[in-house]
Amino acid sequence: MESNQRYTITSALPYTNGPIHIGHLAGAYIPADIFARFKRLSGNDVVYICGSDEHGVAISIKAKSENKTPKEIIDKYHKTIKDSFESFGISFDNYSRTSLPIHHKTASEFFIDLEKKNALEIKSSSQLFDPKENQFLADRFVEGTCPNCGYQHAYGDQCENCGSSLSPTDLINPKSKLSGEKPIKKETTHWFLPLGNYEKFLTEWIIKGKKNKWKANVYGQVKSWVDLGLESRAITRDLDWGISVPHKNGKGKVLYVWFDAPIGYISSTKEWAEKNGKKWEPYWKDSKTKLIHFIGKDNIVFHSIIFPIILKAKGDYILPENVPANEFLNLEGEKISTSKNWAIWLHEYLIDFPDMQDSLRYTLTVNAPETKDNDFTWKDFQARNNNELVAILGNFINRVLVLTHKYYNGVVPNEINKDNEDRDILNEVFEYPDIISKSLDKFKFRDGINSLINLARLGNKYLAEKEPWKLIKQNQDLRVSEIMFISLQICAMLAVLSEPFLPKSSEKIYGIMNLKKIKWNEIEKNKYLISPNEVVNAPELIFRKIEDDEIEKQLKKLKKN
RNA sequence: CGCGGGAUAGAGCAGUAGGUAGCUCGUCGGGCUCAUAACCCGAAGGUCGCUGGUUCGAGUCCAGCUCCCGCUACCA
Repeated sequence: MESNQRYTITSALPYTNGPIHIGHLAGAYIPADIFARFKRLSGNDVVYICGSDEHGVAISIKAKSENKTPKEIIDKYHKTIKDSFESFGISFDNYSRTSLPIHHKTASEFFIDLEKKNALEIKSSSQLFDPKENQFLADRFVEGTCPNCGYQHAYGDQCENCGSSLSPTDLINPKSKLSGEKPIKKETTHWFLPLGNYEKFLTEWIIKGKKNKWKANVYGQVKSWVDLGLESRAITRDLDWGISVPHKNGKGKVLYVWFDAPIGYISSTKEWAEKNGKKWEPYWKDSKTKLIHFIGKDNIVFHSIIFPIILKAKGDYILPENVPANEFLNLEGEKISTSKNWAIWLHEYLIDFPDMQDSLRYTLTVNAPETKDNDFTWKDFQARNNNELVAILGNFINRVLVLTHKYYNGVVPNEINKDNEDRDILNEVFEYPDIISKSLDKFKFRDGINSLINLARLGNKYLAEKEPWKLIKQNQDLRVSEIMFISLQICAMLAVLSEPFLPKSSEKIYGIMNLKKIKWNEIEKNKYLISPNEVVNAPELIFRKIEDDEIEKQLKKLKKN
């Protein structure tokens, strides 16, 4: 098993104009957390970084509509989001905010440096401007009549009625969605990142270098962008909320949120390093470090094309080793939608299912949208919890501990009388760290967690076949102690291997078994995880069943919207 | 419109180099009773989105088409 490798792991920065829901968790946070925990447990040097993305036009608009300042909005949601992550055991080494001075400084340095290196273009263009709101309008904030089909509510970039692509200036009777005023055209100047200059670089690095290494959805998307030719992309905006453009002509302009957000990974690493007396540079500049971005599919272009180009242009930064983007999670057959309130919000889940974070983690992992969009249903959640976590994993541990207490008062018995089948079982059990590692190294989290449950299945089957409860009546005490000894090894292995997936439950099993923490790379064949004469605590249920009425309640709550 | 991803048993997914379709849950039948009526064994259930083509043989390759999702508001 690999160890002593340095990893910089990131999850997409959540945007602080609302709380987060299960789609976020399934897409970018749970997989990254499993990966980070797994790599730490395997003896690697890991920094897992994230933070709130707190700039951009959507936040300033939300603030206006609620009559608040942007600062009030981001403070509110930053706290909600951070608390949810903590409660779900997302093990960030640092959770930062892009509104912090350290980030403003880092992002500004990037801009200044790129500007100094002549890596940016400056272009003027005329754009639609809302005179009443005193603001330039993004395409989507202009509405008008479609010149092709006459539909009256076409957006500035596309008519949803006939599907034709538009430019805001094509619209007949354009109106600002902010004020309803007729926008005027106004000249403005912006800095652009000339993506086209990097086509060769992307071809070598991704098209040739990452074939069959990156997921099909990511690779295909990058390839199509490169094949079509890349256009320069504006990295500044005329806005008042964000990082001021550090340039003498930058008055009234801020860095475009997608320029500054990914740099947030770097600022967050710096903040972490400062707090912990470490150096941040090795995590971003040492060519041996592996940088992994966990994101949802909507972010592919930014993380596999635009941000790498920013890093490349800056120079001496490493590029992502992989960008394992997930597809989307639907809810009860329909798209998750913030505006329609069709979502399961984490902070609400925690109220309805306190201390059951792992049940949700489990469902979202075993049903993760790894290759295509998947559906989350409450019934499935209940079934997974009751039939897999409770009945297979929890139950196995419970039956072993109950028997250990019944027969031996909780003292781990001696292994004396192994037969061939026992040896086979033990060998099989000790292959699991490797089996699961291989899945996780390929970002196959579903496979990984299925293997974990399979280990518990193996244990249940072993007990069912050996029937120690019969043997004890036949006074075959030596056999019984051997069987129990092996069953306890399986329980201990489950404690160790469940940590990345089900951290809270893993801790519970560790606690009940009185086990010391065991690293994956320290597991060796023929070295038992728990030894004779150690004492385990009284059994305690690790998972609880979810009753039908709890599910009905959730369904009602959803349908109410 | 264009580009990318997806479409495999009731549900969720595997199918890596083309050779008689697999896994988990659910359903049905049996066994066990240590265990949260849990566990173990067995069975039923699929014309692999549609239409053509290549091949002795295609879920797997090629062409065309349909539907869902993303790129494009909220948003992973």
